[in-house]
Amino acid sequence: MSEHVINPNVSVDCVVFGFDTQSLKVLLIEQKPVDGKPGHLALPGDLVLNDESLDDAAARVLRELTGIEGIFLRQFHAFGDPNRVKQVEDLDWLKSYRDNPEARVITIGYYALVKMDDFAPEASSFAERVFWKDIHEVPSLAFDHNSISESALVRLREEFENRKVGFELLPEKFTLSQLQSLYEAIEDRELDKRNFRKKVMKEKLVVPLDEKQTGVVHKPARLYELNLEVLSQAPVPGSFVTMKF
Amino acid sequence: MSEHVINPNVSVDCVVFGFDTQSLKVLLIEQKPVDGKPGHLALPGDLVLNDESLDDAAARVLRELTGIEGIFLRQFHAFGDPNRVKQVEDLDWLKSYRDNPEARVITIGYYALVKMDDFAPEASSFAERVFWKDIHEVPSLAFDHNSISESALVRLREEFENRKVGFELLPEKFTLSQLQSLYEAIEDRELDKRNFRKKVMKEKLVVPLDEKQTGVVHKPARLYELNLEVLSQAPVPGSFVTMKF
DNA sequence: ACAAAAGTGTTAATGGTACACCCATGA
DNA sequence: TCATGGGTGTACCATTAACACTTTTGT
Repeated sequence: MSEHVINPNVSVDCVVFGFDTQSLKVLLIEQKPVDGKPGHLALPGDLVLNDESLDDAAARVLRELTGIEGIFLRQFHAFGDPNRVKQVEDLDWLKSYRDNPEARVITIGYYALVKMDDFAPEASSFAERVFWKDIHEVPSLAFDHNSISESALVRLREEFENRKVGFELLPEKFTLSQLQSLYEAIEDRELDKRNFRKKVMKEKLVVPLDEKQTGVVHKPARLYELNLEVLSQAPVPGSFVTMKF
Repeated sequence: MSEHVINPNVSVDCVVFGFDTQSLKVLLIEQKPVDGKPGHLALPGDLVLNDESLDDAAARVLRELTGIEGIFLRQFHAFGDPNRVKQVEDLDWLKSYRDNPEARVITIGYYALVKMDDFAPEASSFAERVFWKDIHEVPSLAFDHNSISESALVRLREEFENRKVGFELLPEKFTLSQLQSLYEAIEDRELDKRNFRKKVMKEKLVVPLDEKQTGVVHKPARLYELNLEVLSQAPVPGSFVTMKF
């Protein structure tokens, strides 16, 4: 029955989104040069080892290539086109870095959200360079990594709407404007300030603190912290699921 | 770098939900007996061949085991625990049917929704028997297939709420009560008849026909058909996303 | 005094929920 | 005539969306 099965390899690719209080960026690597030719840009990703789970593989690969660790990676889709690693532009790199450069590779996509300030990615392993790129300016990437990152963004937005992800991006104490910027960056639309605040308050999503911004050149904003009780609840119809602001 | 990679195999598993105008059922197989011992119950699934996409593999495997074809299978999650096929109860079967029974297998889960009446599943290949089982009464299954099917059901409900799936289940012409039963079966809750009808009409989700049921022992219901234009639109905030009936 | 962002309420329209009775048919 | 599911409307409440001016601080 399985005479055609020649053990496809499995990899993981990580789409790490970073938030810098204004916009969303995605973490890319530049592959090490091969035979003097500069490497391509790509998502951090590599093969899964035999004794590790997919989740563990994603965490390890991200750490090995970029130094980033301790973040929550969420699996979102498997990409298995038989030709996804068969493009000629990618062959040189595969020949240098893979035992079976011709082998089919099925990849499992993971995405994550982080505060950019909390991480100073450092390239290692086969990454020559690691850098953040605005999601509106993602260049051409190796393999099928452009479709993987687009697909991750779609999924991120869906899960953000259901409050399954996103609040990692806030500092411990934040202003309501910062919270609004988070929504606006991820959902890529503008929201009404008054309606936004009203809804956040009614939801009891945040707790006001007796503390204000300092050192700003305008009226200092009150600081808030997340109300973890409300956040940990599954989204309820009529609460954040329908939150349109 | 990859000395620990020994080519994990990749499979697909299909969670096919069937709707019989009342309840949701899931399609299971009984594996062929091995050494006279009866096979286990399982989801239809098998290894991916080297030259086929994951989607193609899911369609092929389902056809080979159950005869069902031409349905829309939707990928929902990859399951990659290194020990997911290492339970002793599953070993005999693996030894008989796999070239590398000890090999790690990563599986990609697919789910589908069908009208049960449209299909008469027939067991073949290593399936001894194929049958439908109510989702509230799923027995103990081989490997990690119980968690795969639970996970599929969660995902089915999410995607149904976003109108991404589900309308395949209706006959071409249907009554509003049938539509309501579909919602009630998938969402596993009761809906108010008047509110349901009001909302369906406002959404223009269905088009009334000049035709009625015949041969029923009560007032015959008007028949409707789907309004494909509305359905093909992405769900819009304020339309079906918030549809709670 | 100016620039810059913070903060604050009302109104109108829409949508959600709860609820009970008559109708048409076949047996 | 009975049993069965089909079919209909209203009232109350919650949510959404649109919209503009005053406040506080640092320079």
